[in-house]
Amino acid sequence: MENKPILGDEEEKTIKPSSSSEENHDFIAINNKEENQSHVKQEDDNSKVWISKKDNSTIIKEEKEIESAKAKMGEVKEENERLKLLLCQIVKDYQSLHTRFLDVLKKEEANKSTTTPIVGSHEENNEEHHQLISLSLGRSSSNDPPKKQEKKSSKEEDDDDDDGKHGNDGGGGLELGLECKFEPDGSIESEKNNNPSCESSLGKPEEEEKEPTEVWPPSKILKSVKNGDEEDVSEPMQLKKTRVSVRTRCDTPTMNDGCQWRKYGQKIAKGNPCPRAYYRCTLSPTCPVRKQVQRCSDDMSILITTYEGNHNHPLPLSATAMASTTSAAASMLHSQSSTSQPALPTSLSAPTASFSTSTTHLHALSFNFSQNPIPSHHYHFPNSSISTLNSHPTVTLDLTAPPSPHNNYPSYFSRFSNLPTSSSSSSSSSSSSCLNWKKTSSHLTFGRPLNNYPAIRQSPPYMQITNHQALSETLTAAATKAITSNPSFCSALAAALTSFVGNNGGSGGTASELGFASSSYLQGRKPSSMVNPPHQQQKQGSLLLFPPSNTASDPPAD
DNA sequence: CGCTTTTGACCTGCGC
DNA sequence: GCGCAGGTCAAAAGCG
Repeated sequence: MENKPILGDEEEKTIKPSSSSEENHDFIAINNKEENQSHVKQEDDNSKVWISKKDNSTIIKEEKEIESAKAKMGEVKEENERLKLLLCQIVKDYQSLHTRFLDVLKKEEANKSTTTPIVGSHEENNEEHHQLISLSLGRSSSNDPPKKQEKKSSKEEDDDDDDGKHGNDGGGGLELGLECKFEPDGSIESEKNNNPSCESSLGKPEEEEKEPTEVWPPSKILKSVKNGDEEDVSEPMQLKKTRVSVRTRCDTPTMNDGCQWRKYGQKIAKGNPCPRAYYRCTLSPTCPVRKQVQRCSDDMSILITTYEGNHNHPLPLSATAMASTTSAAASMLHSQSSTSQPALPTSLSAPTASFSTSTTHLHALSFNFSQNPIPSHHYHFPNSSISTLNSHPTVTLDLTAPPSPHNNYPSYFSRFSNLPTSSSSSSSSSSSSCLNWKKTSSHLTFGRPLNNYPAIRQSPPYMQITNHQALSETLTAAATKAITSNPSFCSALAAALTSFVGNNGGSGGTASELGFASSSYLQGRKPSSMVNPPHQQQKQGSLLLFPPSNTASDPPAD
């Protein structure tokens, strides 16, 4: 079904008549068989004699068969129509993306002429990065809707002094919005930032530059985050430190998500005999990102990693996927509170969410990126759930589930299926068990194929697939092999998916566009912890994504 | 020696 | 106000 060729008008026209004539001929042959088995291989003149001997019953049979054939032809025709429609939609979408891409290039050129790049190497590569999604992993943009009232407002006022000290961090430092934007669109979000190179390489580096003396953002920073500043902290969801919980099957104590973490605490959470470990990101001394790692009490093989905050520094390429995953997921919560407001026309930083309930259990996590004039793109993540009942709105990405038995779609993403979990925020068993990519004119869906339309598979960005409609079977096999052989690859793949999402459809997207050239972006202090110590690497599971150029060609299973 | 991990104490938020 | 639980701090220990 998926591999059915999409026929164009001309092809259809040329094929139909021939096929119909062939079928009629076949019917005669069939009748010949029924009439006289010994004359199957007779010449035409002989067959005329057979036809003349036909009785009424055979004629009726023949007519019925013709009718059935016509019906089949009609079905095929309908299928062709649908395929054509799908193709048209894809082409249409491609054209719109291409148009936007050209606009982005123009803007990029304009920005280059007006700004002085600092990180030259990266800026030089920008031309190749058609749509570089900058993960502004720091705070919300000034485009955020006006700040909303919050329960902690009184507390925030008490911390006004801290705002002065940590004003930068207070600017929504822990806001988890996916501030993906087209880098060349500096006018969108980087107007305040005169350093487009930094803007592109990391979320909001100016924040670091503003407060270079600040070391760890202790609780004060969190307070200041809650305080928020007049621009950024505008939503209670953000103020409450949006979290993204990723459930993966991992036998190792922690999964290697590419970042460097330092453990700063451990607690035995109630109801779970497994201790909960608290980690901080050590890639930057000011990075507010923290994560909690805990084993699922029901299934010790499931590792629940909860991310909180956004990186305010460049990320290694291997870490961008997970970072974008969490950001993208959190952006849903971000957008949840702003569903009543239209997406900002000039920015992708405020994707609109497809849910509005306080607690949402989803078969899939949906991301809807809207930007004029491009039709909105709706991203659909299976096995995700959202919970905002507790103080921390949490998006749970469940990457642990086995394939569903009733899944009729062979997919190399079957490992993304759902699984009943003990987590209150996790959805129960879901029919969503297959992760296919489907792209229509207005939707790019991560989930089961809808209807009977063939799912247009798209590759993760690091696979460097540049054609929306084509997916190399080789890569398919490689992905299948990777997933089946390496459970951790599920996480990586999910992360890459989100990177793909962050790339806004990923047309022509490559990992290099999604991530950062790790070494060239690492600035300032580089502690020895930049690289995982050997013992830690041994303990950690492999969640590293494949660098685009060097290792992307190597199947992860290898 | 520098960094990470461990771990008990402390802080904070929340519900009653 | 109190208790509980989650989260964080920081000194000590461990490790390369």
